[in-house]
Amino acid sequence: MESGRLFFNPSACHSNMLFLGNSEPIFRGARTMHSMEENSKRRLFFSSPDDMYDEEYYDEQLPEKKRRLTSEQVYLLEKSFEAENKLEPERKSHLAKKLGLQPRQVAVWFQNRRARWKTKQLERDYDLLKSSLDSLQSNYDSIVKENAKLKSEVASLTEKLQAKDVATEAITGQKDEPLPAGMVSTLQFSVKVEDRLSTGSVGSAVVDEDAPQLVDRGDSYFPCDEYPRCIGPINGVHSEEDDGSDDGHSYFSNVFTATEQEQQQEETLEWWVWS
DNA sequence: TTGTGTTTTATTGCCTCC
DNA sequence: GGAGGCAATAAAACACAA
Repeated sequence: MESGRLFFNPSACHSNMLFLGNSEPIFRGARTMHSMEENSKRRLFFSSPDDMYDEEYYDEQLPEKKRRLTSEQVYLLEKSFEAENKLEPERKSHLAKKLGLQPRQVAVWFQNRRARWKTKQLERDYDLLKSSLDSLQSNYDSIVKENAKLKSEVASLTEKLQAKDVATEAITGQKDEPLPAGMVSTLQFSVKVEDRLSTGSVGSAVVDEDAPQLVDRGDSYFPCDEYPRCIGPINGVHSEEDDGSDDGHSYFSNVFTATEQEQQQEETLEWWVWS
């Protein structure tokens, strides 16, 4: 690992001025003021903090190079960043002293570290949203399949019903008498189910804007306050297995229950028609 | 060794806040 | 108006395959 060479211009050391690259003073206030007149100066480097005070080193005027921080410096900066990713002036000077760096270098390191953190966070958010999307897509696909299945069930039941009407008419020579109240409601319910499924608005969180959107409040970079419609992560996605509906039933438990009821009613109807 | 892609350090310019 | 933050960018350092 590199030893920490510092980019001090020795002539500026006394005035606490640091020069970099094109030899502009590193701290902000003086940068503009000095940038023009300092442009001709060359940047200097040090193999160790002690070199800063080695006059011969200054005279050598080594070629321009950028030096990396030592692993120890980086380690301490990382630890400090973990504790708090913003840098108040006191902490900046303290860290700078401790690490043998200029406060400006510490500030720049934090700045760049925040930028790296943000990039990573955006990547994580992207992955999260992508898996959420995949999950919702697969939920949607299964809903579409279920819809098709239920539609065909309804069609076959309707067909049976029509056949029975014809048979009844043939035997009794009469048109159908009105169905008993219970049976009417069952058929109406069945139609409702078909409507709901065929319109695609099955109360799904996928398509229903009024449905509560689950949003993870973790330390995601994604600004959910600004984007209230943003979709939560995969673990927040409603699936048929963990949709929070009572006693572990599917989101569509009422539909399936209705289908069972329908079957019972069908048996009753059969009995009613043939008895 | 060299070409190339990535990472790190630092600068610049603009914006916001006090 | 100065200080500090951020985005965009430059450029040196580094990693690594050919």
